[in-house]
Amino acid sequence: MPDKRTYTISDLAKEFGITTRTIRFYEEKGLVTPRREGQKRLFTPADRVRIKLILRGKRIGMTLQECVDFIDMYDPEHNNEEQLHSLINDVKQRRERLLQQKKDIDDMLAGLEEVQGLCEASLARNYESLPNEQD
Amino acid sequence: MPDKRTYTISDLAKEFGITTRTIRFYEEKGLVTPRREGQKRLFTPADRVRIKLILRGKRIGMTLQECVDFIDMYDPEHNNEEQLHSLINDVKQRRERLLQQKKDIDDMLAGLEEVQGLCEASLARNYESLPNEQD
DNA sequence: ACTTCCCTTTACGTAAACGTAAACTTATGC
DNA sequence: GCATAAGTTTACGTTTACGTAAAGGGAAGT
Repeated sequence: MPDKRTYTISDLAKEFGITTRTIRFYEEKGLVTPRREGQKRLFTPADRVRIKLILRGKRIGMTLQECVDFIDMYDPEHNNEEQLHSLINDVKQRRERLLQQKKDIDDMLAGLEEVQGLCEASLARNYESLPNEQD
Repeated sequence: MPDKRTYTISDLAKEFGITTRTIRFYEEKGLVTPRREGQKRLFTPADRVRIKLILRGKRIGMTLQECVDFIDMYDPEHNNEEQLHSLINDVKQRRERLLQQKKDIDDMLAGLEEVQGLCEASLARNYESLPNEQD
């Protein structure tokens, strides 16, 4: 039997550290499609995963639309050959961007190492030139 | 002698594929500080580097303010011990975020591999089931 | 002198991604 | 029975990061 577990809006808000407003906004945009029990939204595990993926995308600077596009790559809306080639092309482009971003991050990490080294050296010099109990 | 080369606004705009409006906006925000020759802006190599760093930051989703904060880590406005410790702390937090982003990217890259594999398999199946000249 | 660029400032417009407030319903605890 | 908590809709507000005219200055080519 399929996973029938459901989540309320505040369940998900708490879990992901976002506001209910944010989740409603995502629904407005069609990013999630909870069903209703009366008025109240009932989210499925699939919705939960989509939110997770959206937040992951956002962490590396993707817009919501880009997040959706990315997620949609997984869904098999690609029946014919035309669409498959188009999808493969999208995948390639996306990968290029991700690799560039990874390079950017590595560069920045290297920069941070350097800064930290300078800081520690500077601190060490301070201690050196200051009197301490051993003097 | 120091590098006296200068750049016009459109030099930099062209080089980085951004508009002059963007560069003026960055000046407005204090991200670059070109001197003037009459009315015209003259950018130094240092300005050029700052723009480069800003664009790098933006590629991984940093806000302009975060870009500035990041760049400022390199500048020695940190004289006393207090500031040095604070800076080291900032460096640590920033590194954590970068590592998380790197992980996100790796996950997404893995996802793309998967999608591409499925696409190619699907295409192969299509060719298999279609008649060709060899038949 | 006239056009053509490239540069300038001022200023209103815009898309994205929510925040925030108001006004209301529904279930739960005491 | 009434408050409290969690849910709802509607709608205007906000920040960021520029876009997009409007209106003009200054040098260079013909």
